[in-house]
Amino acid sequence: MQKQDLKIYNTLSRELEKFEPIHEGHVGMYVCGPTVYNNAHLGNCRTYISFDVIYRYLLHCGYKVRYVRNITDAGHLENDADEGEDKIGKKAKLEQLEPMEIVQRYTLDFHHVLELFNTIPPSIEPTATGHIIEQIEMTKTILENGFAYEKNGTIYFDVEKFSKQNNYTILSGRNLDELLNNTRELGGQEDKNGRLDFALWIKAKPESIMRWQSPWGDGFPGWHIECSAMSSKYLGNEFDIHGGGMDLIPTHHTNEVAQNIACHQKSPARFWIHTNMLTVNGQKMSKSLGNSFLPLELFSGNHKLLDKGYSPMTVRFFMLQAHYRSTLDFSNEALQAAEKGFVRLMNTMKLIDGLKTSEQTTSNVKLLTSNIYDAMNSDFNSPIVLAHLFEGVRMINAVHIGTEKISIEDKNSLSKLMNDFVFDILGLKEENAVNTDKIDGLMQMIFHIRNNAKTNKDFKTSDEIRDELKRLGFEIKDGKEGTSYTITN
RNA sequence: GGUAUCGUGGCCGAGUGGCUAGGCUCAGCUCUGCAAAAGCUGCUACAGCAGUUCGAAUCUGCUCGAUACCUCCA
Repeated sequence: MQKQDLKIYNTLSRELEKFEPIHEGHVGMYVCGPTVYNNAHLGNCRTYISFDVIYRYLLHCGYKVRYVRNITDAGHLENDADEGEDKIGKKAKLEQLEPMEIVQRYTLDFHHVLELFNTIPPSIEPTATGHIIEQIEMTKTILENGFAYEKNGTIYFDVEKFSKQNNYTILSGRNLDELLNNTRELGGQEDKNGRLDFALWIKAKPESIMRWQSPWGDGFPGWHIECSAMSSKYLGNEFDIHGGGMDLIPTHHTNEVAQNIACHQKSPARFWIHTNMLTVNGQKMSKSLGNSFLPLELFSGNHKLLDKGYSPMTVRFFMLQAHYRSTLDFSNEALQAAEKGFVRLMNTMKLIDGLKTSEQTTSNVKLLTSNIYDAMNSDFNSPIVLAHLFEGVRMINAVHIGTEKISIEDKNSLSKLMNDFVFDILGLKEENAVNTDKIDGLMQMIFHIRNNAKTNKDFKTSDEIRDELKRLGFEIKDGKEGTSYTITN
């Protein structure tokens, strides 16, 4: 395995760093999950797909990985003034539902969508409401350590005090003074001592239904404390990887680091990995801009910006064609290109087992293998991995039509390489895999009839069969070795 | 306004100081009854200006443009 060569871009250092786990053979990874007050949109999915590939690769490298991804089901406010309404509570009121009904609905949706994208579920998926005690305990410790203060039943983190002894902006690289002196008007922060202070615990308004008892009265936890509490509970005070979307860096992750240091005197994670945004016409996909896509709209094509639907694996492939730290622009054209590329890759994968082997080999499988591992070890560079996988595609097709040769050893290693990367690591899968022995037998029978027609030069009949099958979703190819078919959408 | 990041061929997207990434599209060819698939060939780009260098898309500076964050967002 190549794990000793893995390099990861660390937001902390802004450089590629050699990855070595704290505990030999084990990796602890925490990824910020969704706030379940709405359907996950495609931009959200990109992040989880990126981390899915990272998770899969770490597993492939032989690490025992504990992958923790939370569900935020309380505490995430409408704005960061710590006076806003809890997102879930608000949605619950709007829809006249219990908060936990909202949580349940969108948690199920989230799981469903990620399953369609063929992501592997995390090892632990803790919820904020399931860890109220831990969050209260952590808040207490931060208070005891002198980095927080109480105002009318709300506990605020004292950023100014913290930053005297620590680098508060270590993740964002921002200039603290500039942040403090930022004159932008922000409402609703009368209770805070400093404009950067944020709430660890928030006093519940009388009408609020999201409330728990605490030493400071009824309230609910702040958004940032949950991740600190849950990551340290399940991964320890210091673990290997912490990830999330780039937009979490300046606030959520910055505050998380501060909380952990204020509580445990330790920065939580060695490596911070951040994924970039999905854009539409160059703009970040977000609900507020009204340019977001729901996965199901994309699959069905039921969206005003789409010509047609695209399958989950097409979308996954499309996303893997960009590096996780680059923005990726979303368009019909790009998706169509991805669809064709994906189908080509899948069709070629089916040829591997049947390749004829020879004494000699003209295929440099060793070079291909090291190229692919090098790309993956270089900060999980999936676009380069794909580029090399297509070199494998070319190789397989060339052997298939006989212009190149392959030895049995090379065939076996090529097969393992392609299967490992395409299916296990990139997490792609064959989508129309409904062809069973029965369908296969049926198709062979039809081919037999059609070949008879062809032999009799009755091309009208043979073309009719081909056209009709195509309409039904079976694409026919007349090769030298006989007729084959693929199932299309 | 402040702070960052980025600007690559028809489209999407990698990238190292010097040796045309890759996918899709397009044109031609091979194969085929015709298709499809596959293979081969062609299309050699790097915002602009200046500098460093034997040599820069890759380093430096400036200009222009875009985006992100500073306010909920993966």
